[in-house]
Amino acid sequence: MAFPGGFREYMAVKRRKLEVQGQEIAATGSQSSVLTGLTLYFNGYTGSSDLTMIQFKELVLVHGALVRDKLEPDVTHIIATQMTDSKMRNLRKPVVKPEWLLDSIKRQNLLPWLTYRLYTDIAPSQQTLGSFFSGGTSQSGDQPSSTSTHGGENELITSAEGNLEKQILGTASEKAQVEHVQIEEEAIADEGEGEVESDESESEDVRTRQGADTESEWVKANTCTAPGFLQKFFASSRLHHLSTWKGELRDFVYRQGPRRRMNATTYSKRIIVHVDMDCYFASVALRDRPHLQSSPVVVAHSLGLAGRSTSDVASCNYVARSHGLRNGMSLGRAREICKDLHVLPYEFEKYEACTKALYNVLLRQGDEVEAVSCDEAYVDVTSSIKESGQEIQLAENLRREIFEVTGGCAARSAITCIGPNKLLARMATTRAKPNGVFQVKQEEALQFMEGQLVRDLPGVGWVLADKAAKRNIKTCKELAVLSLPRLQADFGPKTGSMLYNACRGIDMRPLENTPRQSVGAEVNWGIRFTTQDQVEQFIRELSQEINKRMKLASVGGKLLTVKAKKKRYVGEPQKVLGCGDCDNLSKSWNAQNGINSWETIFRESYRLLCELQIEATDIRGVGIHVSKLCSDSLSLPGHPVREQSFLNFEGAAPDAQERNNPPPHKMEDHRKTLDEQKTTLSEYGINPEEIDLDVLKELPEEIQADLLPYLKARESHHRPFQINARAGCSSSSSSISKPNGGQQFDPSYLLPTASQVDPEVMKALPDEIRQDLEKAIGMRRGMAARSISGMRNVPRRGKIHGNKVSPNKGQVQLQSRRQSITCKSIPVPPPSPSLGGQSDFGSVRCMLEDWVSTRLPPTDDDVNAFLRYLESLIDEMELERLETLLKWFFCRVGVESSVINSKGKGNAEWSKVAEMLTTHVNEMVMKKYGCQMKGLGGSQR
DNA sequence: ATCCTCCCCTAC
DNA sequence: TAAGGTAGGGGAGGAT
Ligand SMILES: Nc1ccn([C@H]2C[C@H](O)[C@@H](COP(=O)(O)OP(=O)(O)OP(=O)(O)O)O2)c(=O)n1
Ligand SMILES: [Mg+2]
Ligand SMILES: [Mg+2]
Repeated sequence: MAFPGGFREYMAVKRRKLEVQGQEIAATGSQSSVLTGLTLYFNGYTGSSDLTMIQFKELVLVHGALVRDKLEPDVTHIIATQMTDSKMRNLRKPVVKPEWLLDSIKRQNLLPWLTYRLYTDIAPSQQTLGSFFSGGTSQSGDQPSSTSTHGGENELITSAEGNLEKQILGTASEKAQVEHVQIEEEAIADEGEGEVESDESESEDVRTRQGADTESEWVKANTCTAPGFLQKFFASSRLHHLSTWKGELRDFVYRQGPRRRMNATTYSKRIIVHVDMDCYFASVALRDRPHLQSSPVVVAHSLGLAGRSTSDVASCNYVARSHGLRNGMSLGRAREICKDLHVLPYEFEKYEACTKALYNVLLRQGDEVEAVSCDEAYVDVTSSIKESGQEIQLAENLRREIFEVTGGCAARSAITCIGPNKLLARMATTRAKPNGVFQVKQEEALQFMEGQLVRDLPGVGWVLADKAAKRNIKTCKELAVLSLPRLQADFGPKTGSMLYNACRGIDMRPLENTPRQSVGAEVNWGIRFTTQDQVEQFIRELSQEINKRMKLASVGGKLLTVKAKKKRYVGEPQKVLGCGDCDNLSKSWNAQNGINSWETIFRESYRLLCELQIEATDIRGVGIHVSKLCSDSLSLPGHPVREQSFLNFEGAAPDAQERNNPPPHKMEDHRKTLDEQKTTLSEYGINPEEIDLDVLKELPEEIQADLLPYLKARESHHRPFQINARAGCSSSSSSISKPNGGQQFDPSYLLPTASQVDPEVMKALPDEIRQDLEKAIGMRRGMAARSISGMRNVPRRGKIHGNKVSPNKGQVQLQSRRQSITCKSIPVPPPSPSLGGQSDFGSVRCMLEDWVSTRLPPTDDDVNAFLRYLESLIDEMELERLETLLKWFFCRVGVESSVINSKGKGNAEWSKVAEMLTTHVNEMVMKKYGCQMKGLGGSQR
């Protein structure tokens, strides 16, 4: 088989498309979702005078059901008015009268199909719902499958009818949606029975799959060496989707610019709303499967019925959470905890549509928006609140509007929290869930924070929480006892400052709205190489992927970084095809001339990876990142970095134009990195640290627009939660110049000087905090920072508390991180450009000098090598060297020609070479840069 | 001091 | 069986 599983994949995609179409039809016209989750096949239904077959199909479609033209594996029910016994037995699906659907639609309530069975006398002893439910097959007369570990579910037969109905339909819809798993189960059931004849529904899917159903075959088809792996992986990866969406949202919000011209607002007057959808993926799933609302539900790949599944739970609803389930948990564990769990498939298109709707509301309502994720954002609503007391009302309106635009159900889960800063709004979220609003006012902040766990602070994960716990600190109250210098000594200046402020409810960070600074792609699943060639090929594909993403974002870059994971265990990790416990290595390369082709990315990435010296068989993850970004040279000069989002939002903000057409004096910057662009401020004779806002206001509009990004960058850079100078921007002393009269800001002490603090803010702070602050400000210079830990993180010792990558029990610790000297090494390709293994330009010239000096006719191989070298010079934009070399070559050949001329031979050969080189170089330069080399055309012909 | 490289951590 | 991606803040230690 040329492409194992290829047909299956093709069919799955095709079916999914059909399904989407069906749902779109259902979404138009008068409709309901009462039949959602059903996938129907009409067979033996003859229609009637008042309702033709076609009309009937349309009817059920607009009420949420899916209709198949063939008895495909995902069909949940067959609709028929007549059918022979034997046929019905072979169909192996519930056969139900059309009245079931009509009545259900009429009552707007999905009735139990059991009472509408076509014949009630068929194999009555086996016609049990229990077997239907737990057997992993849709056949009515089935025995519970041996794969079912949940025999207890048969008890459902005795449940109340309504509940039972929900369970059944839930199961049906699981099967309907997770196509390949559905097929898998049918295959298992077939083996167990060894009986039933195939009809058309036993499609090629099953046969194809069965043919490839050895364990190694599956693994082979799903590791990185399989054709199409990257595409398939990214298309299926929830985390990839999450990251991609976030990037697009950020970019979109950035392009919108501030929604409203704000009156300068002071910190203490801000009203920040944090909006976060309740169990997002699960909510969207439940919106279209209302009958499952009160059942425990998770979204995951795979049904996890076979064994202890290592598939991740992306999102679980609150019913499931009450059983102890959590996002990110393995499905196997989830199923152990919660026996009657409903597993629903990912529906990325739906999440995307929902997100779009959500953000349209937020962007319309907010003064400013910071995109956090596809289901979450900070919204500054300060200007919407005219007087205090309106906050809750505003939040409820926001919630209602989100509810409406997201199609009802997903929005039922909007959580809105109000606080004077991001931290408090974010912390309040937990109190607002599920489905509510919660407000924390400034004066309540300290008390509110006191009761919080350090672990629950945003920015505190397992590692930090553990570090704090080692000092016997678990709550914010306990954390607040430690002095700022103490925290900074223990956790570093920024982190210490963040902790100091966060546990007091202080967070001065503005809403972030900046363009991206790096582009990357990585894969840490399914990575199993056997040969170095496979590694090379994979890097080639990943490089093309990076190139694609850079083009999409219209950026170039100058720093290339390769990341790799090297396994630290023997055998296989717990997570199927996962990376397991690894050493993480990285190496980067500075491209002076920018990175401008996927070949460059590939060549250098591969070289870097080789330099990391990991055996192909030990690699468990690979990533490529490009940073030090600059605007794409292909895009308009001065064009801001932007992405071609495929999220289409409503009309652009009024000032979007302004951002996309920067004033002409910035045009020449387009090749500079974002960082370097800072230096261009000197064009205005302004030190970026010393922009006075009052002065700024007086500047011409376009210059203001230009300065804005620098201000933003300055505001948000390196200021974790701490009070910063921005607080004073609207007050009379509105200069944001550096403290200490232009002296260097001491980065070890992130507390502001007294003069930096907005007096208004100081006043607004609770007494304790204010005193604490004043004290800290007063003594900031005298503090000697002594570290408790005092040492650098020892690389990879002991367990890291990530949820993701956990070490395997009983795995043997291998050798240390970097390759030991004695080990056999991975061959490292020479850096490009190189000739005969030499990459140093001087060496290359010497070599060429020798070559030309031989006076022998040049061999094809040598000429080709030389040409390839010139080509790589072009690729790397080493145009000066290219010119130097060519000029030298012509000069040299000319000399040799005259010398050799007298001997008769050689001249023609070298001249031909020179001519050929000229042609090719010109061609390549033209192709890459769209113009000819200066002074090259003239030297020939 | 500040920059650079190679990490680690966090969040969704 | 299953899809553990990514951007960005930040720290340690060496080079400058
Ligand atoms: N480990 C995780 C965490 C989240 N997500 C996805 C699924 C979530 O639905 C979505 C949003 O993440 P949230 O942290 O907001 O979680 P939920 O929205 O699911 O739940 P909550 O109600 O706590 O916000 O991101 C994921 O795939 N894996
Ligand atoms: Mg959420
Ligand atoms: Mg969220």
